Amino acid sequence: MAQPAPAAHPPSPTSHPLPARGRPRSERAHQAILQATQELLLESGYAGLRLEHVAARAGVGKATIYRRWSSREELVLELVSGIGAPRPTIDDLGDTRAALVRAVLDPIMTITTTPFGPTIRTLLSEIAGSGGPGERFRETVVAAHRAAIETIVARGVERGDLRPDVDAPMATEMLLGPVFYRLIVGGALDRDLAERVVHAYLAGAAVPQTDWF
Amino acid sequence: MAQPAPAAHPPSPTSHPLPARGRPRSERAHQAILQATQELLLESGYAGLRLEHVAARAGVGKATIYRRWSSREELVLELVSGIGAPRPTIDDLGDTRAALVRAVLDPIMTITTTPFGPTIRTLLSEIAGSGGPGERFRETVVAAHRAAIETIVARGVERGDLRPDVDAPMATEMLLGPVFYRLIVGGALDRDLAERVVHAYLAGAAVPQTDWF
DNA sequence: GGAAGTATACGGAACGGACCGTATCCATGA
DNA sequence: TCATGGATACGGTCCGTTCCGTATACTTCC
Repeated sequence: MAQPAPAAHPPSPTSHPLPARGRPRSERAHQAILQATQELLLESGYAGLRLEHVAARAGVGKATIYRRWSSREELVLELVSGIGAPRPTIDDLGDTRAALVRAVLDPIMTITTTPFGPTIRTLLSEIAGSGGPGERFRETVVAAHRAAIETIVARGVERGDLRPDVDAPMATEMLLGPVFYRLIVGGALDRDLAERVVHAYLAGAAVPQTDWF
Repeated sequence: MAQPAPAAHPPSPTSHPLPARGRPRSERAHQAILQATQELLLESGYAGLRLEHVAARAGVGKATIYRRWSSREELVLELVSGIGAPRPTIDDLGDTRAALVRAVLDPIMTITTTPFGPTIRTLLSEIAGSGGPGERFRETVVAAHRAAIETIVARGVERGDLRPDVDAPMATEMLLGPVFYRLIVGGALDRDLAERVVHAYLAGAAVPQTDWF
């Protein structure tokens, strides 16, 4: 992340000609707020997160938080988007199946091994909502995963591993859908899930010869 | 001191041997509360739902609400579970594909055509949480859909439409996962989605001959 | 059978507590 | 000089509880 860009209120993030009047903002306070938010999210979840606790643990005044983020929701979503997003991971292995497993496993690992997982569960409502903050999450985290999968599928078709008539836009839904399903409904999120999802996606459930016109 | 409530839930309407001392609870008030909750959920969403508004619209005191439900969350989840759940819909059509499309379409229709679609989105965090209320939702709504799908898959195998080695327990994840995915991430929830999901699930993405060992 | 008694629920109102987001204070430092 | 720092107080909102006087059932007793 490393967002030196001052948030919300000040003019443009990358606006240069600021004379920088007055005392400059403390980067230490900024990081301390994010760190405290992350810790408290893990301990209490989003619904239980109290900005006064964040301020206390960060050794900061509440006003300092509101100078940088306009609301509790803004703060938390920026944190989560930053954690869950990137993972370029588009190294092609020459093996379509292995690449797909990795693409499914990536969000699974993010969910199960980073603070992102326990946190995102408490943020699902905000993410699913049509509000601006959820929009940003979709644009960063989700778009990255969709792009990765569509790249793999396109290469798989070129390579002759996948059917030329495969419904490419549906690949993300078919492969990541089960992950979201278990995120909500419960169930193991592990490598076994990733492998079974990819296998089911590739092999299909119908008896081979009969059903395709 | 800490135990004022006799029971969070009233004696069930068909409860037998209670002597029923005192004034019985008003069924009219009960229904009015549920009705008002439903209306206000649609207008304001879960986060914006105010119990005092519910009470006012229902023509009821707040205490009357808390006599029946222990919290706002309890009230709303009971409402949502009740509506989203049943739909027996296990009429076998003799057509595995059509049955699967119907099984996928059922939750889609519930989401898009009943008041609870917009509401479920605002309740995702509570449902995903490990708390009791979410548990009840999973036991009712989700379990019903899983049972329906597993029945269809089993019959499909018997009938010879589906591969005998199909990963049956994964069928629900593969088929309903995309619905949950779009519920969170966005995207159309319609018949076209159901048909494409089922088609992808049946046909598989891999080139037919090669990949099955 | 009818009157009195008992137990609970009713609608209404107020309250305590928690929390968000804002405002104000003085000190700090580029 | 002046915006930021940490600290604290405040207004406002809303949950969940508690109390009030009233309403409605069953039970007891005449």
